[in-house]
Amino acid sequence: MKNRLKSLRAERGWSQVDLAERLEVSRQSVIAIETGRYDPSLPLAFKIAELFDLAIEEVFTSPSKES
Amino acid sequence: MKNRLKSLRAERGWSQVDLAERLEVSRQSVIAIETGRYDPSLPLAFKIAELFDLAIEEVFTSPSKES
DNA sequence: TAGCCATGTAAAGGTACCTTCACATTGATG
DNA sequence: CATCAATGTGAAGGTACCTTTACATGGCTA
Repeated sequence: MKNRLKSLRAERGWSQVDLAERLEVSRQSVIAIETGRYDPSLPLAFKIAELFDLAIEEVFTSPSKES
Repeated sequence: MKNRLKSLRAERGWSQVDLAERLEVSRQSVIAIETGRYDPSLPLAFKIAELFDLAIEEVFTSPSKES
């Protein structure tokens, strides 16, 4: 499942450590999500979307809509 | 994490089996989500929202916004 | 009453998510 | 060159998600 986390983070000039701290998760979780190793849980997806002031659908691409 | 799955399903007159088949998951998964035993994965949350033609935020309540 | 449908609990197995620790690579700066 | 920040991989442990199977309950109906 694709996501825009890496570019959203970059837009704000945040490091992975910065983002992990804001989300209150480990840096490994940030890496795993950014690199597509796995999807976040739904609660974490909410937290991510709220951090960037976006809808979940604006951060993550629905599996049914991936090219 | 709260959700409106049970009432959305009831509005359409679907049984848990009906819903499980439409979502292509087991009935146990439907029960677990409806009864709040656990949250769906993000891909399943997308599928649920799309089935009801709603945004994820309209089906599930953000943990940060629960009473 | 007997049978069916809908809902629910329980348990066990597999995979996904999240953690911590360790180590490697790259690029910028002293 | 030495060091530090940032990013990444790998492994191991715990919990969450999803599955299948089995069984229990309540409501409806023949």
